[in-house]
This record gives sequence, C-alpha cells and structure tokens, in this order.
Amino acid sequence: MSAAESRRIRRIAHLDMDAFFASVELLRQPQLRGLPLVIGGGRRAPGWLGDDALEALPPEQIPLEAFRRLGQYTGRGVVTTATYEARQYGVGSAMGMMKAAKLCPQAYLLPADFERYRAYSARFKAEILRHATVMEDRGIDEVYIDFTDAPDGQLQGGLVLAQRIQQAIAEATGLSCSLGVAPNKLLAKLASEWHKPGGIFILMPEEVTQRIWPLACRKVNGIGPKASARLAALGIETLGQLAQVPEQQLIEQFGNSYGAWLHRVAWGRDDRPVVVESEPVSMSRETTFERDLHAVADRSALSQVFTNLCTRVAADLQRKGYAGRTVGIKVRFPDFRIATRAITLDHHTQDAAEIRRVAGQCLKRVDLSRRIRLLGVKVDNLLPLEQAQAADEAARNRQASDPQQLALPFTDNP
DNA sequence: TCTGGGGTCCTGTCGCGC
DNA sequence: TCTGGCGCGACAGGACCC
Repeated sequence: MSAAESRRIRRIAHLDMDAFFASVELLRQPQLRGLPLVIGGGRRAPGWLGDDALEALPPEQIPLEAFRRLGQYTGRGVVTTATYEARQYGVGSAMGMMKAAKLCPQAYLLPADFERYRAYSARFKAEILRHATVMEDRGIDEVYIDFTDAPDGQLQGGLVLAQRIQQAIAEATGLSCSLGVAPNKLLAKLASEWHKPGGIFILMPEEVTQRIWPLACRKVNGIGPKASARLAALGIETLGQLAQVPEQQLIEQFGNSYGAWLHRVAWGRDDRPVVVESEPVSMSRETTFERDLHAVADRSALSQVFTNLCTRVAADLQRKGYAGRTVGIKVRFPDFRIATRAITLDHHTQDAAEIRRVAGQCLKRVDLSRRIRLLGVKVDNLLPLEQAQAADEAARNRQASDPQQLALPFTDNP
C-alpha cells in the first residue's frame, strides 16, 4: 500500500441546494428578487395566469402588479417554501396557506412548478456525476456523494472536490448549494447545514463529538417531533446528553432497533453505504378535497376522483415499467385520523381497471359514515415489469404442477 | 394555524403451516 | 391426536423525510 493509500479515510459528502425552488423561480422571474415570496398552495394556488396577454410575455417581463398576493388565497394548501423576506414575517415550509396569508398577506404567491424543479434537479445531478460517480439521490434537491475513492476526494479532507462541484453547479445552473464532508452520511448531513447558504463544512473524525454534542437531538435525520418530545421528557435535549445515556436504557425506552440507533447516532456512528441505485417499493396518488365529501351525498364526485386516482397510479406504473402485487387505499377524515386498507393479489398488476376493482374492495372495508377529507390509492410490492411477469409465471407453474412432486428434493434445480 | 403529496421504514398483531 | 413454539407473510398504523 502506498503512503497516499494508507492515508485514505472514508469521506462522505452531503450536498443540499440552497432555497432550491425559490432560487429556480427567481432565475426565471428576477423582478421578484428581494420581495417576500411564497411557493405552494397545491393545484388551486392562483399565480398570475388568467390573462392571455400576460401569458404571452416572457416570464421576466411580467409586471409585479400582475402577480397574485398571498392575502388573496383561499384553499387548503400548505406553503412549500418561502424566501427569507417572507420568513421574516414568520412564514415557513409546511405551514397552512391561510395562516401564512394572515402573517404576510403582501407576499407574492407562486404555484409550485415541479416539472421545472425536476429539470433543474437533473441538471445539477448530472454535473455532480462528472466529478464523482458514487452518488445517492435523496430527493429533488439533495444527494450524498462518496468522496472516498473519487478523484481528489481525499485532498484537504474533501474541500478541493467540494469546491469544484459547487462551482460546476453554479456555472451550469446558476444555483448555489452547500456541502458537508464527513466520515459518514449522518455527519455529512449535519455538516452541510453549518455554513449554509453557499458554504462548505469539512468535518474530520477527531472533531466529531466536540462538534455534534452541543446540537439538539432534533437536528438528526430520523429524530422527528415525536421522538424529540419523548427525549425531552426524559431530560435529553442535546446529542451530548443522549450520548451519556447507557445504550440499554435507550433500548428499554425506545425498543431494540430505534434505541440502539439513537445510541450510535449520539456518538456519530453510521456505516450506511452511499446507495447508487434503488428500486421503488410503492407508487401512490392521493388528493385532498376542497371540501370534505360524504360517501352518499357526494357519491358520483367521489367515484370519479377514485377512478381517476387509480388511472393515474396505473399510468405511473406503466410509464416507469413496474407492476405491483398489493393494492391499497387511504382515507383521511376531517379530524385527520387515517384509515388504510390493502389487499394482496396472487399476481402483479399495472392495470387501471384491476387496480380500481381491488381498491374498491378495500374501500368497502372502511366505515364511510363520516365525511372524507382525502382519498388515496397505492400499489405496493413492486417489481420491474419483466421480473413481475416471470414471478407470476413461476407461481402459476408451481400451482399447476403436482404438489407431491414439488415436495421431492430431486425435482428442484440441479 | 388548521394542517399537500409522494415516498420509506418500522412495529405490533394475527393467522397459518410446520 | 393434541398442543406449544417458531417463523413468516399479510395487514394496519405510525413516524419520518423531502
């Protein structure tokens, strides 16, 4: 082993785009720069659309007065993201739009344009792959990158490659991002936040506990509102405090898996690999109604939405080349309680009519005397279409052949 | 304040076959 | 023949993430 190789250590980067959706919108409509801006509201969010003359203009020439204001919003959506100028008024991601409208009615409102964000997402990811090939997709605006064996990935703890990627993304897309480079994914994710926006944070193994122990447990990916509330009830607020709790005690409180994981996290341990490829497990479509619907009084409207959801799931499966064996539904009631039902078939399907039929059977098993807020349809247990067909064929053959014969060992594969 | 849509993973329970 | 224990898949619910 050469001297260089012997110094090689595991270096994992987490890259997070800065205010991704808002930045994409501002590239397109720079006249909104510096103004309070809220993106979201779902399909029903009004933008500046509705005037043909305006629609014909290039986006950057649409006058400010043509944009709708948040105060004009009526509906059930949530805020997808808000610019810093809007956040100053207390508006934030995942907040109900009606609340946001009260806090900052003068904010400009843009409907989310996921098609455009996906296009930018593909561009920045392609740029990363030119510099490092081991990249894990973690959604529309973030990725993990394994720097360990990437060219120059070890230089200055990963700083050189991080700067190179950051610059390449800026040149190719006009967008800014932040990176954290650390010994594992858990720490890289934490580190990418520390010099946001436009920053790079290099975390070396010897400084891990000193850096992470002052942090609130809630900062960790996987410790959400419920878990952090339970920890707080035990007097545990920071990772440092969490690290002082014996592992066995955490296991007793949180169960085998989660308890042991919490202990590892507190000490900055995480050996998950950077996963380059993964298959989807499920596909679903769901919709929240503008007003709560009743199974009897709104029967035809509900039936139409239900069929439409099944058709869209089937279309998604067909377009992406998957078939699934489990069909399920989800119903959300006005009090936000959720009921789910699922049926597993003896074969895979991507057929809209069959999904509709099975989902209908699921729906019959839910008490629909109350009004419904949301309806969803999901297909689980996915396989790529060819594998699904082969699996179904094999299952049919097993059924057709004599079960006695199948039990004999010499009838198995050589 | 009145809470979207698309996912993943985990846990407890139950029935079934061995 | 009956029973206990075990492993496993299906199912429902829930936490969490972007």
